[in-house]
Amino acid sequence: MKPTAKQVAHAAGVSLSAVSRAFAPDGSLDPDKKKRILALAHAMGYVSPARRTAEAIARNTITLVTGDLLNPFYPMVLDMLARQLQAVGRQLLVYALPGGVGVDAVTDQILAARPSGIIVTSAQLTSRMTRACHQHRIRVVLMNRIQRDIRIPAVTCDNYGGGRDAAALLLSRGRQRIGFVAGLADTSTHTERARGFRDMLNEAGQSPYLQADGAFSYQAAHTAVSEMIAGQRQPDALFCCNDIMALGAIDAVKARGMRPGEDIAIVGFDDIPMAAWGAYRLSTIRQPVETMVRETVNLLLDEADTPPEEGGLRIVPGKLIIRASA
Amino acid sequence: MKPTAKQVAHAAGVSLSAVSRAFAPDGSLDPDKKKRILALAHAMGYVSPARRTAEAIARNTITLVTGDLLNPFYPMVLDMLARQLQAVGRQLLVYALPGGVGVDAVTDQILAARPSGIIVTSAQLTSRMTRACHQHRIRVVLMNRIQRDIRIPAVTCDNYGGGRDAAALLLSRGRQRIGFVAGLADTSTHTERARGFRDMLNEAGQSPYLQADGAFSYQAAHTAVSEMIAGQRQPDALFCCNDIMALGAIDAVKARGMRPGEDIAIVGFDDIPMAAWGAYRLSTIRQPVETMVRETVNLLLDEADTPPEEGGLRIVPGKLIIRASA
DNA sequence: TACCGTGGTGAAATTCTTTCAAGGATCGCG
DNA sequence: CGCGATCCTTGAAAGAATTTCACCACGGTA
Repeated sequence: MKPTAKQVAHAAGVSLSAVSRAFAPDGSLDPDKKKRILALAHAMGYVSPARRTAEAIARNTITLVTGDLLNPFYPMVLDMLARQLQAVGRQLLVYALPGGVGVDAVTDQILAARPSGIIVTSAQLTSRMTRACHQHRIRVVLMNRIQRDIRIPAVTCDNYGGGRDAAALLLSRGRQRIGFVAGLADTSTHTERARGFRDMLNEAGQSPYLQADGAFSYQAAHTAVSEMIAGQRQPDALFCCNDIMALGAIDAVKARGMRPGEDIAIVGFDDIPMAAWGAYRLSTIRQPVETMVRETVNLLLDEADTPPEEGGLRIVPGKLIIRASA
Repeated sequence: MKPTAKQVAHAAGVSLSAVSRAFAPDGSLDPDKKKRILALAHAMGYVSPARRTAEAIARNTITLVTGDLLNPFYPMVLDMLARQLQAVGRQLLVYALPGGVGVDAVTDQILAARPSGIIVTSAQLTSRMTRACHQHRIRVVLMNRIQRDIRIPAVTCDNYGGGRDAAALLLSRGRQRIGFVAGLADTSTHTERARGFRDMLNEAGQSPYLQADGAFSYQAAHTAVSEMIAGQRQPDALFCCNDIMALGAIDAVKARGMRPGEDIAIVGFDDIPMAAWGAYRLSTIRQPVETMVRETVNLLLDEADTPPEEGGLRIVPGKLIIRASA
């Protein structure tokens, strides 16, 4: 049976009032005693009624942990997510992490809100957070990310396949010196796309001609590609790990007086709105954002407790969009 | 003195249990009676304890109502806001409204969460919502928006001054046939910028040469400007009501084989990241996002209850950024 | 030493929720 | 039409948690 405050009080050898005060935010109580009571209550599985209602309220909020809202791909996701959750009456809490910050920095803040689910599109999950979420029965879904070291459901585009498609497109255009503009090495979006790209190239008897480090940002990619094409070895094509980097690459190529799509073919990944803009006309792999968000929401809200090993990983295919840049 | 459930029960002529059940989410109670009790309780100023704790929990969340996350200006705001709120331990709830939808559609959902404050960057506020918020002591701040019909604190860039600056820049470049690319007529960002632009032109003895309807979107602006410059009357400059429209205009101009900044000078408004990109080099009025967000947060969190008439309106100046397009 | 003021504490009062059992309505079935 | 069976509603009463109150111990101060 559900333990009551009285039982906790008895077990701790204090009065009922003391237990009540231990859970009140401004209860006047000896700190040591308070800590002891809280620990005991936790061990006995007692939850204060205030906490219970709090959890009931929070039950319909979903927390999104994202970084890098300046990459237009994430606003697309956020927009879609907000609409879909709104439609089913859920609330959306947003955490934007400054670049390079791990989730751990805000783990406590996030958990304090007791959301019913968490979507992580950026930052590395730590096993500490995973454990805490499991303990509180908070579902976590990785989106646009995979983490091999932790068993968590994840929804992602077929990054490996997309990498292959991109390489295949460039090969089909007869390109011989295909370079690669890298994102951040510790992300699955980077590693998978890179792997697919590399594999396809290898199968065609080629290998990446050059590599530049674009750090998933326009500026870094612009700089890196500028330096690359100012060097001795000239690539005749570039696969950029995402679209903003591809746009930076295109501008760098143009700035040097070369023509994207002719002198240097360029392929991106994501299909952000700007990829279709007249100045770029970027060929890219479109991520099916709506489908991905829907899958994520399903995983999160599914009433049935899907066993983690089964509902593990959903990979949705991307789609090659051919415009002028390759 | 604070009314108790017993008093409400007595006043309503029902038992204490009935009152308790009226507030429970799944209380079995005659709907009519429930409504009567709730109305009476409200009139007497009674709040159920569950509701009280709920309010205490929600006290540290701020709701952002935004539209159009596909205009990169809003992700900038969102990003900044998320960081600033995170830093002070507040939560950020996000509502993204589909274009054209009024707040009323989600008013109930928003109010149900009982945030301590609401920031509205899009959509028209209705007096109904304003009244409801006032009643629940939820602060509302308009950001990047002004509404003359409702007395609410607002933070906005000096849109009028920015419009003047844009016009002044184009005039100083010796332009004679200055066109205007409009946003949406029912927004203060549009009307204020347009007014400033017009006033400045008039003072120089000119008036807008042509007008196109860009609806604050890249696509619409691209189409509208394409049509405009395909017509008989050729503008030699364009002031676009925001940056994405300006980028659409630039691409339209280029597509017709003309050179932005030379054949047609173009000025935007916002200074979104893409404005600095190599393909555009857009001259624009920069909105000081960080300052605006800080002001907004201050208004929202300020402990002292600033009288609404005094703390009314904060207008922060924009800054003219000159690049290649004008 | 006497005299506050402060903060911790349990008993008891208060307040709210939940259970329980008693009607009363509705519905299916003979 | 009659007869249960079932479900919903409801107040009384029991139970749970919070808050008040009085008390006590412990400084600091005159």
